[in-house]
Amino acid sequence: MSSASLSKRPSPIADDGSAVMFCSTCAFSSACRSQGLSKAQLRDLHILVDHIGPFGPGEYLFREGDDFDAIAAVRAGTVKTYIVDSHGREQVQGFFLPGEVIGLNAIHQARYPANAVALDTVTVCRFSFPKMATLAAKLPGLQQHLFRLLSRDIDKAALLAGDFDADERVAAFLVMLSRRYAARGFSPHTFRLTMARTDMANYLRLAPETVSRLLSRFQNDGLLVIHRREINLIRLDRLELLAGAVLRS
Amino acid sequence: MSSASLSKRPSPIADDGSAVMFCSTCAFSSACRSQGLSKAQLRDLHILVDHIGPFGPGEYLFREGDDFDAIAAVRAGTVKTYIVDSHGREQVQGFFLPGEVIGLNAIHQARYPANAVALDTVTVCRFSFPKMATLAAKLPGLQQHLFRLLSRDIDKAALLAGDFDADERVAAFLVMLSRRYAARGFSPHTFRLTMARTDMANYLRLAPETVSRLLSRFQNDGLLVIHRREINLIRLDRLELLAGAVLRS
DNA sequence: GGCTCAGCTTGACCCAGGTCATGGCGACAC
DNA sequence: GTGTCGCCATGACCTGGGTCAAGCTGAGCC
Repeated sequence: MSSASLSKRPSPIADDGSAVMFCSTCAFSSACRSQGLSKAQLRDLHILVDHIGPFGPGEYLFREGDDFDAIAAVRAGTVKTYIVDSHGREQVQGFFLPGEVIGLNAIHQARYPANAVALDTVTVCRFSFPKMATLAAKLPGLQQHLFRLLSRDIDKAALLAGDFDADERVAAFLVMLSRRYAARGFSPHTFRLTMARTDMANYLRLAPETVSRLLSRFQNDGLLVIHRREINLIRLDRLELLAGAVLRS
Repeated sequence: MSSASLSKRPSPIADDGSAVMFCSTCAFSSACRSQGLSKAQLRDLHILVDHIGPFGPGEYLFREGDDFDAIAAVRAGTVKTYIVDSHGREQVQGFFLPGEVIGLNAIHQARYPANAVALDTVTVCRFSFPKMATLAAKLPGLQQHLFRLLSRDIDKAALLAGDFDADERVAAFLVMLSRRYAARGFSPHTFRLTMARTDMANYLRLAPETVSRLLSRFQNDGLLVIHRREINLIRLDRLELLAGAVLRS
């Protein structure tokens, strides 16, 4: 289960990079596929993309302060990003599921501003950012795609910042997980929480005890069934109602 | 004091756009100036930029849901952006001072996701985003600049989301304002708060009373002197200490 | 099987900060 | 001047959720 970190390119790309183009979970590959690329452009793309991993649970993709030169799309597993503030408190910034892109907030300082750690078995597509930017100049669709990804993350980050109570936060978290899984073809009702309660609570800026209590209450109210990390959202409609203010605020 | 909104282009650009290139507060103009542009590129730039305003206090630059086709750099004044959540609660997302760029989070849905209102007399540089993107494909430096601006806003949004207490939040707000003014050549110690206490409190996810109480306490402790909206930060060092966890978390 | 340990749940208590209510102050109109 | 009105400050009280402490539960291991 050993592997290299994102920030140090481990191995040259395989001569035959064809598989890269058909990785179903790579946001960029699919974006590029739809562009009708020339042979030369395909070659460019092969050079900038690289499948790496697997990372085992607890292994780091990169650490705060590492030199940035690549973003990564998760292919399988869940990645948690977090920072440690000056008082030593950990603050979870996000969970990245298959198809989601890590490292976009590293561009402006050319360093990763957070730690990224695998929560389960994780594989990712690594994209050299400088090469990507060069290619984006040739492919307007790719440039647009990148702008959109970045722009969306600004909004996503603002969600957490809202002034919401614990009920709204937990409900919104579950609904968003559900939607993200659904978007990738998984069941929106039944899935496995890949993170510990403490991580979930930290991400939501709540105490773990509060999250536990709310999950119990939601279960008592018939909104969901949860056993350890297996969850079944019975009344997604009512959860969405609870989460309403967060989801479309 | 009447003017057009950002989302509806009010007037064709002046034939002689030379002033545009030397607007000292336009982040993009200065970024482009440093590129050593060709005559043709200069012409492109003239077409995509437009100075608009002034907007009087309370006038809207754009509203939530308006079609997006331009970002804007503030030249003078302060712009507040906010959303209204499904329960009718207002949530302030940010204050934009001269030199700062509004609208980057509108790209991904092609609509402004928030309202933008002038707090005092505001003028802005309007940049057509489609034209900007086209130009960015020709100017690697501009593309890079845009990526960096977007990336920085992701981090900025994450700041507010942290799990900080009221002291840390208020101190961090003052220190960040101070730094932003200093970066534009104003005094880091003495400036005018252009927003009401309620807006400041809403932005910080605190009650206005809490902000009032903390400003009073900071004054009693000799950290600052405040009278209505005029503020003088006496002990910036101690405020930075208080704000430490927020600022470099 | 039984031991251990990490992660989770549940209860009792407490406090930071929200809410409500009252009063002050400065700007502007007349 | 006096009246009015928005904004701000301050005190008294209340509550959501944090903290502390005590079990519980199930996975892994011998």
